[in-house]
This record gives sequence, structure tokens and C-alpha cells, in this order.
Amino acid sequence: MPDDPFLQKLERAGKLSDEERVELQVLIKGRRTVLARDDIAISGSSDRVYLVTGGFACRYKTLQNGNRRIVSFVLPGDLCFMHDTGAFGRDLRVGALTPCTVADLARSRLIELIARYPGISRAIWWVTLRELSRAREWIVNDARPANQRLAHTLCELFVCLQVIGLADEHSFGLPISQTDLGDALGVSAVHVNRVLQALRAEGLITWTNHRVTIPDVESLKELAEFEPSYLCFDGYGP
Amino acid sequence: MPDDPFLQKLERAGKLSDEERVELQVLIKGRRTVLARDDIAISGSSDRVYLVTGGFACRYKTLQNGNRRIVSFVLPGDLCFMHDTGAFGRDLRVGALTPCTVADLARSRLIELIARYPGISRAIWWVTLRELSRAREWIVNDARPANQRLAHTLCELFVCLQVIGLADEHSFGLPISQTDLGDALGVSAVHVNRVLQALRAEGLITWTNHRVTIPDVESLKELAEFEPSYLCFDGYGP
DNA sequence: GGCCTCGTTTAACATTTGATAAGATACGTC
DNA sequence: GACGTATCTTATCAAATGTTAAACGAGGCC
Repeated sequence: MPDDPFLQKLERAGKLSDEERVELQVLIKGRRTVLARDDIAISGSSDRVYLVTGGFACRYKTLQNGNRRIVSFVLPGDLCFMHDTGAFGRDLRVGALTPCTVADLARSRLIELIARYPGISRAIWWVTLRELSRAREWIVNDARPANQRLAHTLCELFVCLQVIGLADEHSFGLPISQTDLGDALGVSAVHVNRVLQALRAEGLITWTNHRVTIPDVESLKELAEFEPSYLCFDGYGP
Repeated sequence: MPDDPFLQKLERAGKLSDEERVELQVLIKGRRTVLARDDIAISGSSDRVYLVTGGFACRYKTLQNGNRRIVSFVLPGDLCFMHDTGAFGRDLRVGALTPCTVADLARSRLIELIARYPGISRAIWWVTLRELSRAREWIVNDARPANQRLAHTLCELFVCLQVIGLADEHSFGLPISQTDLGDALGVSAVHVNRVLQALRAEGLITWTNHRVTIPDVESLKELAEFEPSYLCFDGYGP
């Protein structure tokens, strides 16, 4: 139980009591699988909250011209639609980029837990504020040219995956397509490839066999102007 | 007291009791003025929460090349840095685009009120989730070409200003420069002007004397693919 | 009125990025 | 191993956007 990525992540907001931890473990018991490219959830469509426990997913919207814009990645341990009851935007979806495992929680039950347990309340606040901080950083990132933007996104993925034990010192598995990555960067797939070649040529990264290797993390961070405090991994409070 | 834009906006999340309203009115009593271009606040720098009561402001970050990216506008009645204690990103700032009036609140006092009053707690949750929804919509907007992006931003400003009584049926005052607007769109000032001329030529807007007029709101919304549910003005809950 | 500053507008050119298409490579299925 | 599909890669051309600079206009100040 100390290895559940969800609880592990929540405890970044501050320690949970044993009781709180047990309540949450009971809540997230069930699992279902979702195929790659299938939706995990659509906003405003249910009384469920979704916990992704395995695989890569994303929050996205589709524009009228058919373009998809990914607004955030969803990694193991991330909650989706915690607060959504239809009032916070109607067309946001969560889709699986790879095969995923998901736990569906009853929103009402989670709300009860938030009301009863201060540690859980604090943790859910932390999760929400972290999402807000990350969303704003993505807006900032969109002001950078595509090469920096790609570098920044790779740095973010690297740090987030490292925290949940899915990256080692210099590499991480990235089983998504360049098209997916382009939708996350707001850039065409062809241009992702172009910029990727440039980063490769400079020796900043390699990406083969669905694994990204960053020989010199500091160099990539420097190119990306990556400043990880927005990921809030230093916990709640000063 | 029914005309305070802050309380008015908070009550979108659900009615406040008389007691709650009085507590908040006491809290937001003081006022200071901030000159255009000055910062109202820097993240992580104080134990204060800032309520903008007049003027146009923005949240922004500055990139290493000197470019500024505005990640959201801050209008009268908007709170800033409610949760910020240094853990949620270090370099976000709030700056005045025009002369502003600001009330500085003690964060500890606001936290007390949230803990004691369920209506206030719900309202602060609503404010936060609304910010998240809006930030994600800005990410989506960045995937649109500049003309749509400008149209979308004008639609957003129009609706938000209308709600606080600062816009009439077809126009609103917009006392900011095209450079500011460019920083919000992630586009150069020259290109803002280009796209602006195009919108003018199509008769979609006029913008003179710091006032934007939208003769046919529906047409502009259609161009922008503007779907206002993300602004959460329909309140909390389904 | 004259001057100064700031913002807007327009122009010319450079760069980035998008769109399309074709060839190459990997992977799964039979 | 052969085939089919998806992805990656590269090339070419078109469109969007950035950069720089200059002219123009409005408003404040003396």
C-alpha cells in the first residue's frame, strides 16, 4: 500500500492519517480497462470521478475543424472530473492515449470523505490547485517557439513520471505518437517531427522504442526554461 | 451592497447568508490604488489575498527573452493568490493594465471564514474551479488561428464585463493597448493589429476611443467558436 | 501652438509553421 | 514470410506570424 501512486501523490499535500488512507483505498478498489483512443469520460455526463491507475491519458477538446487540443496529460494517480457536474464546461473529455486502467469512484462518496477528513480535504485542494498551476504554465509554454515548447513538455513528463516511479535517472517510456504530442503542443505532427530531429541533432534527446532518453537533463531544462515549482511537488504550504 | 461585483460574482456559486455577506463586506473594506503597469502582487511574496475592485489587471509571467505572457485577465470582483503560499509556482505575477483599486485581505482571516461558513467555502471552490476551467479554455484557444483567437478573447471579455455591469448590449470599454492584448493572445502586437483590421473590414467589430463595439454578437461568437459554459456563470451544480 | 511620448497603422521582408504527399520503417495478423 | 496498417520521416510548397522600421495620430505638458 505504500506504493499506490494515487495515495503517494496525495501525500505530497501533507501526511494522511491511517484512517484516511484506508478510506481512500476502499474507495478506489474497482478497476476497468480502457482501450487506446477510447474516451475515459466526458464532462458533465455522470456522477463518477475517475482515477487513472495505469497508462497515459489526456484531457482534451475537439475544435470545429476537427483539430484536437490536449490541455493536460493524465498520468497514473491522477483524478479526473472531481468537481465536474456540468457547470464547469461541457465539452472537455478525458481520452486514453494508451491502454489504461481506471477506477470509477462515486463522487458523492468522495465528497463525504472530503467533508469528514481534513487531510483528504487538504489533499483534494492540493490536487486542484496543482492542476490550475499546470494549466497556466501550459499557457505560458504556448508563447514559446516549438522547439522550446517540446523540450518543456518532455521535461514536465520526465519529472512527473519520475515522481511516480515511471522514469529512471535519464529516460522514461513514452508510448504515445508524435501526433498526440503535437495535439498537446498545439503544433502539427510534421512540425513535431522537425523539431524532434533538431533536438536529436543537438544531442539533447533520443527517442526510440517508445523510450525518451535525456543524456543531460540540465541542458534540456535550460533550453526549455523549465522551472519545476509549478508542478507543486514541494507540497502544500511554504 | 447588492451592487458589489465581488459578492455578486460569488453568489453565482449559490446564495450567501446575510451573516456570510456581512463577514465578507467587513473583510474587503480597505482600498488602495495601483498605477497602470505596476504590479499588484507577486506570487509567494505575502500573506495577503488581493481583491481587484476596479480597473483591468492580468496574471502573467515573463519569459527569458523578455516576452510577457498573460495567462488571464483580472476584472473587478476577481480574487488573486487566494491559495498561494509559495508552493504553487513562484513566478506568476498580477499586474495592473490600467489604474486599479485593490483590497488587500488577510489570507488567514479568509481561511477562517472558509472553514466556518459553508456558503463561503462553496463560493471559493467555485472561484477556483472557474479559474481552472478558464485556463484550460485559453489553452484550447491557443490552438486556433489568430483571428479566431482574438474574436474568442473579445467574446470572453464581453460576457465577463456584461455580468458585472461593465458592458452594454453591444459594446464595452477596453482601455488596454494592442500590445497588452497581444501578450494575452500569445501573438505579436503587429499581428494583433493585422487581425484587428480584418475583423473590422468584415464589420464584426469596431474599436475606437477605448471602446469595442460588436454590432452582431452572434456572428462574432460563431467565428470564435465561443461556447460560454466554461465561464461557469450558470452557477454551481447541474 | 509646439513638443514629446505613447500607441496605432502600414509596409517590407524573414522566419516559423501548416498542409500535402510520398517513401520508409515498424508492428501486428494471418 | 507476406500482407496491411499505422507511424515516422523527408521534401516541397503555401500560409501564418514575427521582426523591423517608418509614418501617422492622439493626448499630455510646457
